[in-house]
Amino acid sequence: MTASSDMRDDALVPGSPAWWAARPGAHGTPRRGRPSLDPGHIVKTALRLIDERGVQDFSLRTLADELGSGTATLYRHFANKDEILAHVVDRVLGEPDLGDLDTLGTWQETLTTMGHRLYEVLRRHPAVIPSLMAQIPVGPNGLAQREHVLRALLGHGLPAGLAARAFTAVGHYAIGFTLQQHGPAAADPAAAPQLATFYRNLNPGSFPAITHTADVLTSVPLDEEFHFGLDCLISGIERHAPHD
Amino acid sequence: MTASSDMRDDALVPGSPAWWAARPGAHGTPRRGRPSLDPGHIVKTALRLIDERGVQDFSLRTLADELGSGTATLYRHFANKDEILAHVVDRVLGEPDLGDLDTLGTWQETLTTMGHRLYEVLRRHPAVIPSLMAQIPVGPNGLAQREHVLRALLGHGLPAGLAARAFTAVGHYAIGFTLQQHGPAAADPAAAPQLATFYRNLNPGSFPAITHTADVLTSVPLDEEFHFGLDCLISGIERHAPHD
DNA sequence: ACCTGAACACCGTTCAAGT
DNA sequence: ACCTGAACACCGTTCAAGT
Repeated sequence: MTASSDMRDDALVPGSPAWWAARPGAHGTPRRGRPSLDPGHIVKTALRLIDERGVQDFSLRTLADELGSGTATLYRHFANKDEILAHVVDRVLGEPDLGDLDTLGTWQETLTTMGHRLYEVLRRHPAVIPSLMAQIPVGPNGLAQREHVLRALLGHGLPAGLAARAFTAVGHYAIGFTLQQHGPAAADPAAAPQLATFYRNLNPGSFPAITHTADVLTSVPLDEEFHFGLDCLISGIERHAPHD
Repeated sequence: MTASSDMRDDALVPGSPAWWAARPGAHGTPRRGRPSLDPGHIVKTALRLIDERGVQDFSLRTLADELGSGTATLYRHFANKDEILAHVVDRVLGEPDLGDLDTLGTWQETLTTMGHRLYEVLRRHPAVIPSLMAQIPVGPNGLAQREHVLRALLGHGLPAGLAARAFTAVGHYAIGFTLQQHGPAAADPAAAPQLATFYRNLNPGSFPAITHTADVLTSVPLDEEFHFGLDCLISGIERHAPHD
């Protein structure tokens, strides 16, 4: 069965319409000899280049060069650059295995685990985050992730509306946190920890509150900071859940 | 006094180093006759073009055309395109007046009001959100906003660490929410409300949890949805605050 | 001294010409 | 039939030449 049978006929997919067509391994016999140009290999190479040089410096020209082909060849596998980026995003989202989420004891643990795994993956691929935010991830792995988490939450008795909102909230939190801490300012890789320093170096007369809070902030390790905020968020959801 | 006196001498500003130099109105006598090219006018026009046509279609060429000049002229006022975008972001952040935040009764109200005003502003300028996320907003208005909110929170006795994290969390939430609901998929302006429809049209056999929760989601108005999530978040912060 | 037309080195995308 | 070199219409940025 093809993956497209998972959707009702002509449903318009936000983002690219032919999401599933160019999925890795969908092509026929790979050419023998030099590394073949199946979509999976293209996407894998694209991710590596983005990780190494950043999205800003990622062009179809450099991708084609790395693959030993011309740019026109890429268009035989993907509709355009955005579609390639969308597949890169989906490949990243597929890295953590979320199939074990429903073995956890509580929906709180489910959300905590989802948050941590998402955080780990985004830390590994910070340069991909802007593409992640350019559209809602509706590729196969993005959908599978959403399905696994929602299924676990519903299984623990969380109301459907709350489950959906909790998933979104945790996702936003992890993305927003990672973006500001390891985000595309990572073009200058030393810039990330300097933000607190920048705040602390402002004029205390003009910005007393900013400078004061900056002093406290720098002493907390990033992982702990992420942990704390996630706990906060889940506590808040808990207060809106039934029988508490 | 110039705005730059608010910072200690050579502090490296994340993003562009000469943030304050090109602030609106800083230039001398505007040329008489046709609309002058002071930085404020350039930024205002850039924001209008981005609002009208989206960031994707915003180029220095179109901006220069709209201003009746050449692209090279823009480089006499700003270092590069990113600096122009950073100023556009700061202009947007300056739209809500946050000076009255310390008149509110509780820190919870402070955060709620901040969230709502940020949400309103982002809804008015959804095309600017990607630029907002490209770097931490450290322009004059971004700093003033942070200072006002933190001052109000500290004034209500919130610990400094919690205040800083709460500010960040609410900011992330508003940005993340607005992005997904009114974000750059707004290239297709009908796409935003279709996300829930997309989820609902998936195969219920393959995605039972997604389709089930999608049914619930569509009935809730967006403003209410935003409200609920914000309440959730603030409740969570409340549980980590002292004497509760 | 100040401004900017015209060029430079790219970019995503297309298609006619090759095999 | 399949592939792709070379072109097209852009882009951000620079600078020599104008005033």
